[in-house]
Amino acid sequence: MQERTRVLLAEDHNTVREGIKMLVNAQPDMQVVGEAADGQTAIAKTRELLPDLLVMDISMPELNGLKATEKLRMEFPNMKILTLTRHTDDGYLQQLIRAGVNGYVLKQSAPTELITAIRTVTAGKSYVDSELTHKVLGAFAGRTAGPLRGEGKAEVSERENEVLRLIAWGYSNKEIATRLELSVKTVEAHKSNAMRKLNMRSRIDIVRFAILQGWLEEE
Amino acid sequence: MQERTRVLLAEDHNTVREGIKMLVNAQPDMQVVGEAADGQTAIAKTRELLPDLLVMDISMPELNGLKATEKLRMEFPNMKILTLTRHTDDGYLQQLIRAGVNGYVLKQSAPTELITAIRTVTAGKSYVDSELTHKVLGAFAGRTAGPLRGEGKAEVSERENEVLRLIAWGYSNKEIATRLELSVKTVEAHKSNAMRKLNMRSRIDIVRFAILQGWLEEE
DNA sequence: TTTAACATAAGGGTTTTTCCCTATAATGAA
DNA sequence: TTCATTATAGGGAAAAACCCTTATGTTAAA
Repeated sequence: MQERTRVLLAEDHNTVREGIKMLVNAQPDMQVVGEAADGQTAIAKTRELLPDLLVMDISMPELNGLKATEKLRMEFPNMKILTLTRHTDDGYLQQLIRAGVNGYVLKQSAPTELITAIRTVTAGKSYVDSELTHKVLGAFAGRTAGPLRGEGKAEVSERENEVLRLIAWGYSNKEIATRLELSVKTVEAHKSNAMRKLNMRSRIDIVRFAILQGWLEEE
Repeated sequence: MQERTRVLLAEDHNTVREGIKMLVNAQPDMQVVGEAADGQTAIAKTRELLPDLLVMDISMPELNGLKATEKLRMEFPNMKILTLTRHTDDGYLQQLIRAGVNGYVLKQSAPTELITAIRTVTAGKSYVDSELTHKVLGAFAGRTAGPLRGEGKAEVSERENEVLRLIAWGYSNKEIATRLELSVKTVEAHKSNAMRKLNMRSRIDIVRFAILQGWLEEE
């Protein structure tokens, strides 16, 4: 008889968490062994419980899912990480894949989607929500020399990050230039370089990215 | 012997909440009788515990402090509400005062500030963090025919709200115009009217306002 | 050491935004 | 009915942002 897959559930929304827990525990081959309501707790519980798989919401207080993933991936290379999100943006997906998640499930998908994802990922494969597979395939088929997909080199520099953050906060290029003591032209350059790297097209993408990063919470 | 002031503490940050709890419980004339980590729970606990005073963080998951205040003010006109925040913006303050809070304390202030605030508010007076009193006085002394301070009539219309929200999300005027099927000129008009009403000067103000409104969380 | 990436900066040209007015039709309150 | 507000939209000028290209000194990697 096989062992049940031990699942740690990190999700800040209590009702959602309860729902997933019941769903998972209703399966014969998996069980929720721990819960966390924020990224920091997720890390602590992972160290304590060493689960087989972590189901994690991307947007959580304390430490968002992306950052938590980055930390955990280093420390626990064998643990599977499945991210839950509401965003269908491919920029997110790319970031998460780079950070080393094993799967990506949309909150708005059917509950069976998550269960399937857990089984797939446990079996050692990657899983992308069926709603998004076409995007992944599109990206694969499309640009053969696109900006991303190089070797994972599409990291934004610190300066670029700083500029993006300020843009998300609504500062104008001029204000950013003053604040960082740069010329407006330089700010523009950082901005467009960062946007190119992250495959962003407009300010909305920057705002969404910022939210994902947890930048727009408190100062 | 007087009764202790019964305090309900709503703050999503666990460490902060613990700190405040210890501080309050260390006072002879007050005690924490309940805690909540989000706005929804704050409302539920208020109904359950009927505290004398609610100390509430403005930015909380589920239901932000401003909205929670609006709900609670209707239901419990006698309960005192003290808001905790990190923002020194006077736009926030105005909104909260309109929503009916009794006091406004900055997180970055000394712990004694909060204790003083609790005592002041319990005594039936209003309290504004000493860091901000000059702003309040300034507003009082200044513009005698300013846009706000009318009779509380500075409400933004729904259309204006819609436009503000989209701006905070990073949409350009043009994109908003397309999306709402308006001319760019109309969008501009709504935007500037709303900004005038809310006393905003730049896009940063819009973003901060949006965060306060809880607009920029998920989708 | 050559190469690559980064931070910095600027020029030129196009598009967008912003600011300040004006204007009209609809609605609702005084 | 008059007055205020709202939603709508245009004109025109100035400012800001955007796009594309080029360039230099620095640092880190091959």
